Amino acid sequence: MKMSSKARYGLYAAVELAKNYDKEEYLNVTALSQATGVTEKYLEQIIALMKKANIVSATRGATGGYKLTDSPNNISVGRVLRAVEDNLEIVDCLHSECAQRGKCAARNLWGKLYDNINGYLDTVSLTQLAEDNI
Amino acid sequence: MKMSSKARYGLYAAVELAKNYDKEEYLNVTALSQATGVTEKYLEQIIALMKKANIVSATRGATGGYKLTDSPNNISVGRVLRAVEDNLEIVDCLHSECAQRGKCAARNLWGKLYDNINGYLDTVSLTQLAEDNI
DNA sequence: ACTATTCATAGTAAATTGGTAGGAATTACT
DNA sequence: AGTAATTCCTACCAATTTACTATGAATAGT
Repeated sequence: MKMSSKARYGLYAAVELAKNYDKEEYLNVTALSQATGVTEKYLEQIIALMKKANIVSATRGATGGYKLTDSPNNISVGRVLRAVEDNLEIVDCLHSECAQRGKCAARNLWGKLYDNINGYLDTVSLTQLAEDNI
Repeated sequence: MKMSSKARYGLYAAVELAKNYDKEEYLNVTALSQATGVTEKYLEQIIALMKKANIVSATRGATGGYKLTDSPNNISVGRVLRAVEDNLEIVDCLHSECAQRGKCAARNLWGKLYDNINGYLDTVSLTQLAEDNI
């Protein structure tokens, strides 16, 4: 039940973008790599997932880079982690087919645990993380 | 952030033992294997972890088997999962050394998430799961 | 003795993780 | 137009982890 590096790195990058949000300029992957300690090429892949989820936008070419699509106040940690970490699914059987087909004693448990985790993570914004106000 | 098969299987076995608790007899690994659909040899290893955590006790030899050490009312799902799933640690850096040494923006987040998960899982007893009362 | 069981430990194939690598597409600047 | 800086796309790969299988010793009942 470990959060993957990918998820952690994605969150770190998002926090950096949050810190940069009011400057209204794009941060490139080199800057993000230096701030987070993650290699550029790996970060590119992770940020691509956030872009797909419409959390960040990008411009290409020279002076290109990334920024958040919305104020970090309005972006929850849960949204970021779900984008990067395969929807935060804690068991496969919840949203796909389960071998036990409804007879599983723990199905409700997994569902409630999932709701609990996401419920908490959705109460924390990127701003809070960026300001260490948590 | 997936719950491992080991954790799920351990919980399923614990639920079977819970159902059997009032009979005051030992269930052997063959019976548990049939009830859960997990191979005997793998289950043995998983149950060993629960034994180590003093959740189940065993007798060896013919007519041997396993039973819970306490009423399933008093055993939480959290306790079972922590025994089987490496303490349910969601990040390595929380209880060991962190490369960023306290400067990590997300450290508090991981701590609170961990507390949240365990807080919920500790409110659910094996009895509740066994009776699908959840 | 014999049989049924737990206990301990070693091995292993497949999947996943955590990257690296190469280069095409795009944009800004001179 | 040309060049440099960037994102985007996709393939590859090594190390680790997972999910078992296998073997056999120790123990207990009949």
